[in-house]
Amino acid sequence: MPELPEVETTKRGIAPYIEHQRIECVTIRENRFRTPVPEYLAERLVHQQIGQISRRAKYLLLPVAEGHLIWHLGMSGSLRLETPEAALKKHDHIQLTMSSGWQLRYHDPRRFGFVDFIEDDPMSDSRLASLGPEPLSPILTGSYLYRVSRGKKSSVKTFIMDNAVVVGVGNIYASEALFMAGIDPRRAAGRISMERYQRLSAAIKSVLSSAIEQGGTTLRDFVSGQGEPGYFAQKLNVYGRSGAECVRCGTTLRNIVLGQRASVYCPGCQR
DNA sequence: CCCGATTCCTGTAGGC
DNA sequence: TGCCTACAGGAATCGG
Repeated sequence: MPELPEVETTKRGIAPYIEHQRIECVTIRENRFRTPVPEYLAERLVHQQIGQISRRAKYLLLPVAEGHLIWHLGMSGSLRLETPEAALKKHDHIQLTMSSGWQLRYHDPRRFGFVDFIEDDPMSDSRLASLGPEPLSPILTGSYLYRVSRGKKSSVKTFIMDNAVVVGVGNIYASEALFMAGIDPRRAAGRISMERYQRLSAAIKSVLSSAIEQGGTTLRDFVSGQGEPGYFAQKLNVYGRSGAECVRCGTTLRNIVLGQRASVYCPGCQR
């Protein structure tokens, strides 16, 4: 499921093929997503040139002359490049045919994602304006997490998955970062020391950078722009390993529910 | 304000 | 083998 590393992998994969290319044709086969595809989307895009693609949190931003496409992959979405001859897959809902001949196809079985068109400054858009800092930016530090967590009673895992605190940390990487930092995910966010938050911020950066290097994590259906899976799944220490032995201390990993999310951790070395 | 619960959706896995 | 149910989850929204 696309978290930040998967969205970054997608961005890097598709950018060389669609930046500075003109959109020749827009095909929308399905418009029911988290929000409906705007009816005017195709007419706003056709014959427009795409500028430099960027990413904010898990949103992809594709600039065109009169605004930005904003794309969110939800939890089962992927964007991949195909030649026009390549067979359509079930759930290939939207497709942009580029002047280069490549087709950008949006595949999203669960339809939790969406695409929208923003005319104004995208950073002023309500969906982007309230977001916290990027995890790989210098703004995310141990002292930042320590400061904004004071008084918070929710669990530290829920806290780092809150997009107002820091963006792009979903269930997989939150679980992995807490394991790496040796912190029990159930701990109240407001009662964790500065020292531990320094370890946690370093762990978040480490696990996300490493996952980006591996091309993301493929559990079921994530594929890069080139249609290839990511390889970080092989490096997961706790996510999806409930009942197995901890790679560090051998204790049996436990699964609990925090914030309605499965949370696997090691009772032996996460305290 | 804060925090937890609910909601959207479909493919997959597990139980019987 | 086939049917049924539970589960996966990002983020908006609601309610206490």
